[in-house]
Amino acid sequence: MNDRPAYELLAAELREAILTGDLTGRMPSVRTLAERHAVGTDVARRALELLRSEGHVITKHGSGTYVRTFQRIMRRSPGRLSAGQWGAGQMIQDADTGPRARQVNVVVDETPAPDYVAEALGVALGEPVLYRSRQFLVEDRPVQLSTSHLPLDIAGAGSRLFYTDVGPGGTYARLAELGHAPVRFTERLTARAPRPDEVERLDLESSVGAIVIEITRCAYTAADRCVEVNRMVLDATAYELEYAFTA
Amino acid sequence: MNDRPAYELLAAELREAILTGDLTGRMPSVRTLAERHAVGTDVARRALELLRSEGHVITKHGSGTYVRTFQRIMRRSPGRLSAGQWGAGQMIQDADTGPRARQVNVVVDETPAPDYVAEALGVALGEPVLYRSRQFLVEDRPVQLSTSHLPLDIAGAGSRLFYTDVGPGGTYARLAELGHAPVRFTERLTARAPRPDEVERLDLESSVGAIVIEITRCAYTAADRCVEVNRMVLDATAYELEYAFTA
DNA sequence: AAGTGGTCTAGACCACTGC
DNA sequence: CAGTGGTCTAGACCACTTA
Repeated sequence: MNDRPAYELLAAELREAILTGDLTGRMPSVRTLAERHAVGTDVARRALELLRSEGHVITKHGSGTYVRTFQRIMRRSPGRLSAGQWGAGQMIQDADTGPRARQVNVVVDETPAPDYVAEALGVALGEPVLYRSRQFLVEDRPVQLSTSHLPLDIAGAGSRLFYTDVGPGGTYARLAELGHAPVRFTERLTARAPRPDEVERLDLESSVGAIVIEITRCAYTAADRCVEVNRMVLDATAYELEYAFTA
Repeated sequence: MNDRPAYELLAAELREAILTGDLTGRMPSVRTLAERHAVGTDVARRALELLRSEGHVITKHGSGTYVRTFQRIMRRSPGRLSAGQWGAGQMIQDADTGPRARQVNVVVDETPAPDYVAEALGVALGEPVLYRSRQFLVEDRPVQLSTSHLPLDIAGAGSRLFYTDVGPGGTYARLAELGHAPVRFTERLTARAPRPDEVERLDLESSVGAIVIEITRCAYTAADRCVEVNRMVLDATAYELEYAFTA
């Protein structure tokens, strides 16, 4: 009753070898696997592709496919967003990723609000809002894209929130100083295939078989106003998310 | 500079047509698309596969590929697990999915604790524990697998928790009656490609391009004991998850 | 029976890496 | 320059649905 496709069987065999530790470092090449298992090269490639979307291997174009030394980033909520974190002047991202992390390609600008931002912030579609975009690297690998929007009546042109470096404690510490401290958050998330621009910016080697987690977070003040909406796109193989809450 | 692969370009074109509403109902067949866009059938198929993993279309083997009308299920936390929910005798799943949902293939048994269960419940690896497994259908489509483990000293053989139908309010209402009401929860989640058995049980039509969200939830009592660990596997295209919390 | 999506081949070509 | 992964073809065959 082995009617499962050949690439799945091959993937299962390789997965087993990886999990038992028999396979480490560089995997056999696509062509080697194809010959050894008497299948076409595409079948061998699909088997590796499957293992990649499971997070077991990573591929480097032109170099090879490597067993992943599996250390997912644990992203904890609400711990990472507790007032103690940003109140103490920590970068919020520190709680996610530790000191291995870096922020790059920070872009700050004014843009017309896209639909989901307009809805969340309660402004008109296309009304100008503050736009902050950045990438997070861990061990020089891009693992997260973050695009944040804030209303201009709070984060005006003179504000520190317009600086590339927003200062100690991050965005939320600045919002608190301006009298708009966030007190509660909602995060909505989906998992999906990446779009082409995300493939490039997350260095994902093709969209087929890749998976991202999209998180849209809204930060609300005590007056129940949404003062920031942040959309994050995470390389799903790099993360594990934890949420803690009470009944 | 259109050096992006052909299947991505084709997918982009189709995606656009879907989002503007120009394409509804059944998509052109793989062979039609291949001929019309002067590409091989496999390229056309991969384009559709990409749209599928983005959640834009669903494929029915032998029938066709269809633009998805499926409203994503909003899974809210902690709202869905508040004491008000199960205390009032609601099924917990109701908060997720509404009355469209059904539970099928309920299996209750005693099994040796697997590694993650043993760790969470604080029992020895392989020690017998209560095992409850089920599938959730929404509009006759399987969207979630759920496998729950409980310690036998709480959920013993005589307990209502051993029944297939656990009664009004579900597992947590029974635990409360036994003096082990859960007061807090943690959920850990990852997104990944499905394993072969999950492909079959979630009716996913092949593992390539499919995405599942795996959630492992632990329920803790006031005495800080973990009394249930529940591992859920969700069809990622069917769900949107929301978590709300305070700073 | 005709049409559909899924698998698979045997090879070609390209882009990239690393010696 | 040899080896690698990624794309692509032109078709074959299979499993499945629909009528």
